[in-house]
Amino acid sequence: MKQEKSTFELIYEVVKQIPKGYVATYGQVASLAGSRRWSRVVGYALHANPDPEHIPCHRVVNRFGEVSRAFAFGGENRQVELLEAEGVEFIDGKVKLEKFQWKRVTLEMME
DNA sequence: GGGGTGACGCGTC
DNA sequence: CGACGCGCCACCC
Repeated sequence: MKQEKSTFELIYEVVKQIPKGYVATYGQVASLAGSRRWSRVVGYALHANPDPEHIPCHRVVNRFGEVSRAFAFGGENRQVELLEAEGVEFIDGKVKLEKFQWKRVTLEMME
């Protein structure tokens, strides 16, 4: 029997692919995982986060580059510190998506 | 099976 | 990116 990858699985796969020093938005992950409409599911999937060691949920932010408020597995500020440690710059508590958003910058770099 | 919830996105005001 | 509402999907009880 083929075990179809559940939506969560797909989402986790995408999140794991986020390179260090970059971040992706929920919509970005949802879109790569399948459908942009899964944005909510993405949040839920990360909430479940069965494998935080390989799932850098801290690299996932909303479309404004702002970290989730419900983030509390060590403090909301914790996520910001982790990203800064990877080289991601923040402005007013928000990450510079135009410079650190995964893929978006990658594509521009290849230009 | 039904109902409520949620780490969101987007359109609209 | 101020606030409000709807939609969309998956999970838990």
